[in-house]
Amino acid sequence: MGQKLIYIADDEVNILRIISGFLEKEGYAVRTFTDGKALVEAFRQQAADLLVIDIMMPGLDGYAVCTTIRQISSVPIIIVSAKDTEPDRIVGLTLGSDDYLTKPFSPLELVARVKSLFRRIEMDQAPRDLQRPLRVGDIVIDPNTKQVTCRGQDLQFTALEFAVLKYMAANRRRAVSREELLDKVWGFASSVETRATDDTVKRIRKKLRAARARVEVETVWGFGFRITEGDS
Amino acid sequence: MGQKLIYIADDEVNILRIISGFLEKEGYAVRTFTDGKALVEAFRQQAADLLVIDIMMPGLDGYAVCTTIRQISSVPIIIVSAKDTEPDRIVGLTLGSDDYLTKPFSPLELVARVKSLFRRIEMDQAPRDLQRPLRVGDIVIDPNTKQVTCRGQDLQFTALEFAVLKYMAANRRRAVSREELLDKVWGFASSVETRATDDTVKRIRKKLRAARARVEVETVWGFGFRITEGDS
DNA sequence: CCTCTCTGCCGCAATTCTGCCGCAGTTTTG
DNA sequence: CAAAACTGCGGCAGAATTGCGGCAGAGAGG
Repeated sequence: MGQKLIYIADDEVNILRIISGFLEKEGYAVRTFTDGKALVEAFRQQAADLLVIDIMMPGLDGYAVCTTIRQISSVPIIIVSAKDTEPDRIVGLTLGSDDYLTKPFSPLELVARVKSLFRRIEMDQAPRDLQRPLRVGDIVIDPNTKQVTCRGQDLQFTALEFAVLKYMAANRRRAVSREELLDKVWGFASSVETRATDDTVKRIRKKLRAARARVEVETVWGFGFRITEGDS
Repeated sequence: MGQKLIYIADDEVNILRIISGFLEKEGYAVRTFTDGKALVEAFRQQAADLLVIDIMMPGLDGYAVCTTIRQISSVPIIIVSAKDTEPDRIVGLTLGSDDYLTKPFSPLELVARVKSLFRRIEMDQAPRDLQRPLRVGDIVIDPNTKQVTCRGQDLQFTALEFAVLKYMAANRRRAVSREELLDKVWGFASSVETRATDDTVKRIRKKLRAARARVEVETVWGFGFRITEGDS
């Protein structure tokens, strides 16, 4: 995953400027919003990797934004607020945010917490790559060598094709939606269109077909894909 | 996973008692240590699900514990400390901890942050749990794969047919009116006519018949439909 | 700088889905 | 018994979705 994308919502433009300055200096891509509604709408258009949300905003307040986003995504959320009472913090954390910072806060601390969150997510997802190879039909998906083999023959998958096939294989008992694939394989903030999944699936199918593998990627019409042990 | 195990290290016994009390009340299993070395050794014996570590401790201090643990595990770590300066916080977070709380802190906030961390980990790695398939007669309606199977054979239902059949199966004990179907399956804002339900039911019947399934969609005259285990 | 691979996007054709129509058959009502 | 209301069914066509070849920008490597 390339550059991480962070959305910030705060009605104080000064704060926005300071924070985004620090975050950009760390190499993150930043988009700012002055109210919650704008952030949510932008998120629906393009998901971000992390959100920084102020509690007190005109229109949708931070709590509402948090709740709304949580219904559609597991993106990490940091709430910042001038309200520094225990109940406030607890409510914020309980609603689904990952951190709660009190204004005035040090921009460097925010940066540290952002990094900490990204590190946590990476650590959570890394161990799965060391698992034993997955088998579907007559193909073997080996996370260690990052190779897909069919009856011993290497199928020359690219990194992306491998990741998609692995995700589908790991979830072979259910259909996965295009959005889920984008979320879990491309990463939260891929700016790509939904059809990008079709492209990769297209290429996966082509290679599976060429190898005459007893594995198919079925289309679930209007939803996504499902991997099955084909009959050919 | 069953009960989560939390290790706490702090040289103040009062703190240990208070924190562990709150955490146990939340259903966590807790083990306490009065110095860092003991915690690390216990962790080597049996890994915990989360660590709460004080910075200032005799022997191994919190920073050292954090660094040591991080070399062997990605377990979530919350650092608590009486040192409340910006550099302290940043160092703590940078060394690999997931959170940094300043003493004196509210036990309830600690609990909220513990829960928040566990929630984050679950969101990151829970590949989504499977739903229980519905069985009616000799057919299986699997919401995970979005397939309807009859004695193992896939019946190739479309998304709409699937949704209608699933709804009727979920309410198999009573008849379902056309209006209810439109409301719950099509969605309240649908501008379609009532007869659209008949169309979909028509197609469902056709497929059930073709598969010789022991399931029928009965008509409730002047009202709607009901699913039954047929006698054929 | 050049080359090669990867991967997202475009556009078109093919496929699939689904609401609607009309008619015939069935049930209810008067 | 006749009329009205309702349902089953085949067929149709618009709309949405998907498959696929081709293309080009980005990035890696030499």
